[in-house]
Amino acid sequence: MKMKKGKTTIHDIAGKLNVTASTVSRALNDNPRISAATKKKVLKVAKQLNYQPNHIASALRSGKSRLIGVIVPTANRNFFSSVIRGIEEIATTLNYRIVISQSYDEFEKEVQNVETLLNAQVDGIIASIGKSTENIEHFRKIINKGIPLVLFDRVSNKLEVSQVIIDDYLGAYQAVSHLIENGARRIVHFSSSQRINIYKERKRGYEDALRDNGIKIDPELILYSNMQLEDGREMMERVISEGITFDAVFSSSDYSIMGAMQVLKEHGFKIPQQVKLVGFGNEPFTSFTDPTITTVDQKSIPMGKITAETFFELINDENSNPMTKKTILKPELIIRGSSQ
Amino acid sequence: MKMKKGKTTIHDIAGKLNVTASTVSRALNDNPRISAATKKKVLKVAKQLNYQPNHIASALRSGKSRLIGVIVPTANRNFFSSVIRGIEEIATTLNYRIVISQSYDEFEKEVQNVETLLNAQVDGIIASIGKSTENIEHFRKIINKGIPLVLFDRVSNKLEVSQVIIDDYLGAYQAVSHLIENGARRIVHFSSSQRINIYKERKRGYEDALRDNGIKIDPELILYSNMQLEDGREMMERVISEGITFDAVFSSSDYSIMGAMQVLKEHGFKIPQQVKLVGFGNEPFTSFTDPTITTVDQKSIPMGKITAETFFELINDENSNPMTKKTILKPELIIRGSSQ
DNA sequence: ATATCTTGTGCAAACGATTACACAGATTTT
DNA sequence: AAAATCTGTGTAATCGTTTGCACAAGATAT
Repeated sequence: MKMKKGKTTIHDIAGKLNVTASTVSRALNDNPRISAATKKKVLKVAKQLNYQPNHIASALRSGKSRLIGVIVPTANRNFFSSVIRGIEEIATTLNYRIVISQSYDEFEKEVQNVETLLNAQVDGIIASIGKSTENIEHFRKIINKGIPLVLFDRVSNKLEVSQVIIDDYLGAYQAVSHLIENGARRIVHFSSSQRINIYKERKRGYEDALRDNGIKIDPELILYSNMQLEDGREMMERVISEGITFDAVFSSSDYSIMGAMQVLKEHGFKIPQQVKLVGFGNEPFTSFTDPTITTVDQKSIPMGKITAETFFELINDENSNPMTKKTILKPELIIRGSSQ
Repeated sequence: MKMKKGKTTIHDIAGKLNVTASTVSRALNDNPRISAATKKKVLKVAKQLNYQPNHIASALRSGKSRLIGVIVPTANRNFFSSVIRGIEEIATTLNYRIVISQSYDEFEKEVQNVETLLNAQVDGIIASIGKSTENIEHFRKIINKGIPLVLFDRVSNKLEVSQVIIDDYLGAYQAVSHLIENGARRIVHFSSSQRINIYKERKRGYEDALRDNGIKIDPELILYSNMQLEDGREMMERVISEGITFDAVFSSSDYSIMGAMQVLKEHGFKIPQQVKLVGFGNEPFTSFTDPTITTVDQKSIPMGKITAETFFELINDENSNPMTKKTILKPELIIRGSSQ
């Protein structure tokens, strides 16, 4: 067993077969110019020598790293990690790997992540924009380099790129309609920055559902925050202490509806009898609470898969024209205990 | 603005300064043989030309990719994503990037992930072993290649590598002692495969705490499963239907204690009055439930940081001797409503 | 004053794969 | 039967950095 210390390369294979490295390279890449017989031999010897292609060398020469950069606010949320899983499943079958980086919703981090990924020579980037991001020059830089970019969920319409989102408007509309059907009339809405597409759309859905049911929109009932659990608590406390009458809360985030529920319970409100609640996101914990929380499912796995598919369409699109494709998925209202 | 289509390379910098690429390369890498004056000039021109080093080329030549492969069962759990965050924070400051891959607790996936990461030429691997993994040859392969490997949380003592874990025994011991102090005597224990270090240690802690308090260990009270929420439900149903008397449950997982709590509530048990509960992991949802769940915090962020530090010690350890280091962190019992 | 270091830089060969171009022999077209 | 095309493979350059070796000039030691 002579086991040269280095890994086996195409040259080793070539040597064993008395052909050149180029032939081996072509054979391994299934180049049509190589005869079937040669291919078979090459493959056999490659297996025999336990040949592992050196992706780095290939990347350097060909300019393709087979790496996809994925930027998410945090991999820590069920929604994002599910999307990632969806992306990964598609990528793996196409022999691409994904590099995940988190922006933690910080603008600086996001910019730096883009920089790092570009430096790492990724073949393209898939991203969901961070909450605090207003300036989107770093994404424009990706586009200008001619590198495929696909956005999902948190997108920007200032950017002419392919994107995959759910119909946030519809999700909100259905959620609020459901509350109204169950008797709610004074529905508080938790929203966040209207610069962010998802919050803007959800609020629009909320308003239209009210309007279509002949309920006047009361600005007093709409509260803005960062949508974390603690924010939900604070907003609920505020509404209660200000003596505002309400019989339901529709939140654009499961986390803040959770905070609201805690506060409501502390104040002795009966849920759903006195106050009905609906969140957004279908985070797993919404089915662990008491009562369980009605919420809107965002179809995370399909979103991941479609995002990846859209991405690979771009990758395979030779004539690098800025073809953009927008996919809008249908959300699903998951009705649980907090609303009926 | 003549903007050659290609990116700027060290040759471009060299050209501008009438030196060679080697000098530029050395200057950029802060090689002591280069004069301070030259370094300054190089840095200046590099900035001026917006030079971005080509990591791929560097990786090919030097054999160092500055990539760390991280394998976790799922990035989707607070514990793992927090550890990842810890790792990332350290790695970023040292200009390393991390490639995350998930095993989904499937053996095949895990083996394939190792393969893929090695193929991607990562400089080292950080991993937490999947639940179904018994054969650990794929990890041995990493070691045999002389590539640094650090395990955290779910480790294997069949492997002579550096590892970072928490004191699972102590965590369990404290949890069970706490239950006993609060009056529990018949404590059910949810455990899982005893091949996995964490479950074995937690069970040992459970048993010793009972023993030290003069309570006999009743094998009937120890149940084994996969520790998901559904498993917790099933085990709790089984215990109840078999008429076994019990006044507390200590679970090695927050998910299965959640399932147990659901079932107990469905059966009308009062928590914590009739049955006290303690989980393990301090998943965020444990503070969302009603009552909130007492659990053991696993110090995920410090674990991530220490894991990364241990990793970099190995990376910087020239004389590749198989120096292994084992760090054991102290867990923390988080006392909440379900136990007192 | 000669021998020996030190300092700063250049030369050129890697690293391992890909690929434009060339070309010989076989096959088909005209 | 000459010309054109196809098939299968080889040659050699290339991707952008890194790095062992060489070497000139200045500094230090003997």
